[in-house]
Amino acid sequence: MHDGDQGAEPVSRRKDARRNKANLLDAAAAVFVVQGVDAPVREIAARAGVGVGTIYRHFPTRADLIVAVYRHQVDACAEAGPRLLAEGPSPHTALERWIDLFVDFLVTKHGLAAVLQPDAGFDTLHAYFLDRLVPVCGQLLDAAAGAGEIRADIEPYALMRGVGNLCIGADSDPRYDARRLAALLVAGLRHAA
Amino acid sequence: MHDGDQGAEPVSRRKDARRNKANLLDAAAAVFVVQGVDAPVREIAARAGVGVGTIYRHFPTRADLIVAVYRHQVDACAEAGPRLLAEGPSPHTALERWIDLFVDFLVTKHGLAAVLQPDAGFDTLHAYFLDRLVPVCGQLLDAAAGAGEIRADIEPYALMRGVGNLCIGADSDPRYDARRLAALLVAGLRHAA
Amino acid sequence: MHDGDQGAEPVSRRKDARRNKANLLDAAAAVFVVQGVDAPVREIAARAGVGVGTIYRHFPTRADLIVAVYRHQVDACAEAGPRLLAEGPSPHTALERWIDLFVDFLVTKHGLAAVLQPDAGFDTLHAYFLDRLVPVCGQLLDAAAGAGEIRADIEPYALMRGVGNLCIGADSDPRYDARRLAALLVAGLRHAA
Amino acid sequence: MHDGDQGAEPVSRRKDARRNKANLLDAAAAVFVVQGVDAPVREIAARAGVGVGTIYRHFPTRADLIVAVYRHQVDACAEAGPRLLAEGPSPHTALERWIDLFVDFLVTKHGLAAVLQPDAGFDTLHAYFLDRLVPVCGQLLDAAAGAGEIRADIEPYALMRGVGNLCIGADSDPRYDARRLAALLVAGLRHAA
DNA sequence: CATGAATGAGAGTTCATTCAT
DNA sequence: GATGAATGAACTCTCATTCAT
Repeated sequence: MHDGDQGAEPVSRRKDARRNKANLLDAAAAVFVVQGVDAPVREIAARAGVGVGTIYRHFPTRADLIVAVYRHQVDACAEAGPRLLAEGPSPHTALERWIDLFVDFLVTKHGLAAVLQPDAGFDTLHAYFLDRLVPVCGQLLDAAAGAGEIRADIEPYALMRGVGNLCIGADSDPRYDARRLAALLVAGLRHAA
Repeated sequence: MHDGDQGAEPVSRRKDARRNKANLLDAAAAVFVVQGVDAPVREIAARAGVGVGTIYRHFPTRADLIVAVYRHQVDACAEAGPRLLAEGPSPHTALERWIDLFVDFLVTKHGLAAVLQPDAGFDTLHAYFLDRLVPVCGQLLDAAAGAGEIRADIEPYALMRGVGNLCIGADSDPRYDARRLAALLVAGLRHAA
Repeated sequence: MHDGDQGAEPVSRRKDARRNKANLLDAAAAVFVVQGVDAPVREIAARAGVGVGTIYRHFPTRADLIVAVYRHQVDACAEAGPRLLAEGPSPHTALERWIDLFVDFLVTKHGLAAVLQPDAGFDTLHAYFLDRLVPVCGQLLDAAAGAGEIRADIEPYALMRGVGNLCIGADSDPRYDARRLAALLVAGLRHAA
Repeated sequence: MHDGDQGAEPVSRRKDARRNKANLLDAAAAVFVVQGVDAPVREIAARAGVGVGTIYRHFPTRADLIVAVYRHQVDACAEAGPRLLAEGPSPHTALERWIDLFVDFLVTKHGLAAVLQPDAGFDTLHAYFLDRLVPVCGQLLDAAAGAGEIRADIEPYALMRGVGNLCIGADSDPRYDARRLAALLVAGLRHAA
């Protein structure tokens, strides 16, 4: 879960460095849960028992850190798309389930949804989400549209952002159930009877 | 708390005080349009030609100010509910139109949607929206449900927040159409075919 | 000595504010003497017994602060030019004496000379010096050239910068006498025998 | 102090070590040209393809590094003194030419002049310049004074520092010609007519 | 010997909020 | 009542220097 290195990046030769990176990711994850992804850099550094410089070395941008922390989960979500499609019973069902997964991910990460906005200063993060998930979402939408289950005029990007938005502030408010609303949104894609 | 200029507040007997308040509201509205509702207090004070202290006197909380600025529009939105219900061909249509109104309101006010969250430190604002709009929304939902057009298991509060969330960041991103997504959400309320 | 307000700026109505600005200038002057004009903002604030914000309010830029602190002395130097010209036995003598004045000013202000450079991030300061002193220097040079005492091909700006440079680090080194060197520079302007 | 690679230092017996050092000097020279002699250590290390630790090993102090980089040129300058004196036509002409050489050296090395100050934290550098050049300058001054061309009361150290100062910030400002001013300074040494 | 990860002091800057006048 | 000066916590980011590997 915690290497966080993208692609073929040379893994550090130093044991402590590697441990540190893992440390960092753990600490950041922990702090993010409590304080949200806007938590002060120092907080995370303190929690990880490292200096702030170390964080900046590994993750020049806050977005880089967030991406690293949640990367595996985003990837898992991306990979789930084709699988759900294969499992059936229908593309629309697959879409429903996949959106559920996405919502779960966002809601359990305190404040993550809020920084998914473009121009919120988290470009790397935004880009990563888009790169990974929009194609998958598009695939699911195409399949469902191709099967005649849903209307064909919705862009995956728009849907992702809509669902993302629905997840903002979804923790900590028992009267608000983001998963439910996301499901309604997906239901709304069906052709009118 | 802090009276918030809500309900039957004794209007100031002094002319200049009233003028000042109006000034303030105009200025705030103008600044909100450009900078969003998070604009620095000083900006608004400067625009109104008053000191920051004056703002704090009239509106102890930023939420109080926002409420005051948009009160008329919220009220108009609230009042539109029954009227649309009376007019429309059907309750569901009325609901669609009303949601449209609400979305328009939120989207045209830069950043307003984002501060509708509970626990965002804008409690007065949140409370006001709830007080005014949730009952109206509930009325529309009940009517539509009573007419057998939609499912009966959605709470007005949840729907309002969902729509509100969908409007976050809706300006400034041409690929994202909040009104469209809100419409899908409402469509999703219909009974499955 | 210490109002530091340029032109017809409305002097603060509040007593404490005025006192504060004076305070600030005194404190800054004191700190500048010890630490040089690059002293940390916090240092100055502490010395003045105010918060850092107060400094930023009054002097958005460090250069603004420096200008304010030394303004009277620059002005005095500027005003001395014509007077010396009127007094002196000859324009060249006036020039010598004036340069002396300038050198004294720079040398007694720890580190001031160094930030006179263009592109050192002290544009306001640089501009102020130029605006005030270059014309005066030009007047003296012209007079001396007109009297046939010196060569006519030296720009006042170049001379000012040269003298300014000569003053860098002139305090704290007993083996280096900036005044002397500046005098040599001026002597070098004379026509070769 | 720290040996600084000065004088008769035992040249490393190991080929790779020597190559490394040469590497370092090349890299530092290249970086100095672009970023000036205050360039971040990391920059130089990266350019040389070594770790920062290696730099610190070879050159404990930044001044040590600068000295090493420019040593040959300083030496060349030192050696030029006697030669120019021998070439004639007069000691004062030799002095002029030699100062020209020195100015050229300083000006073409971005930011070098500024760190020549004593107490700028570049003691090694300052010492090296003094050791090498002050005697040469003294020789030229003595010769010119002996020939009755110039006044006899100027210390070589003072002259060197003056010229050095004149060179500060001389690149990047077309209105300022350090060589010219240095020439004026030297001209000023002549006996008054 | 070389490496480069880690450190952490330190500087700048912003703005909500208070309170003397 | 109105004003706006003052406050200072809070945050980001940089880089010289050390030292484990």
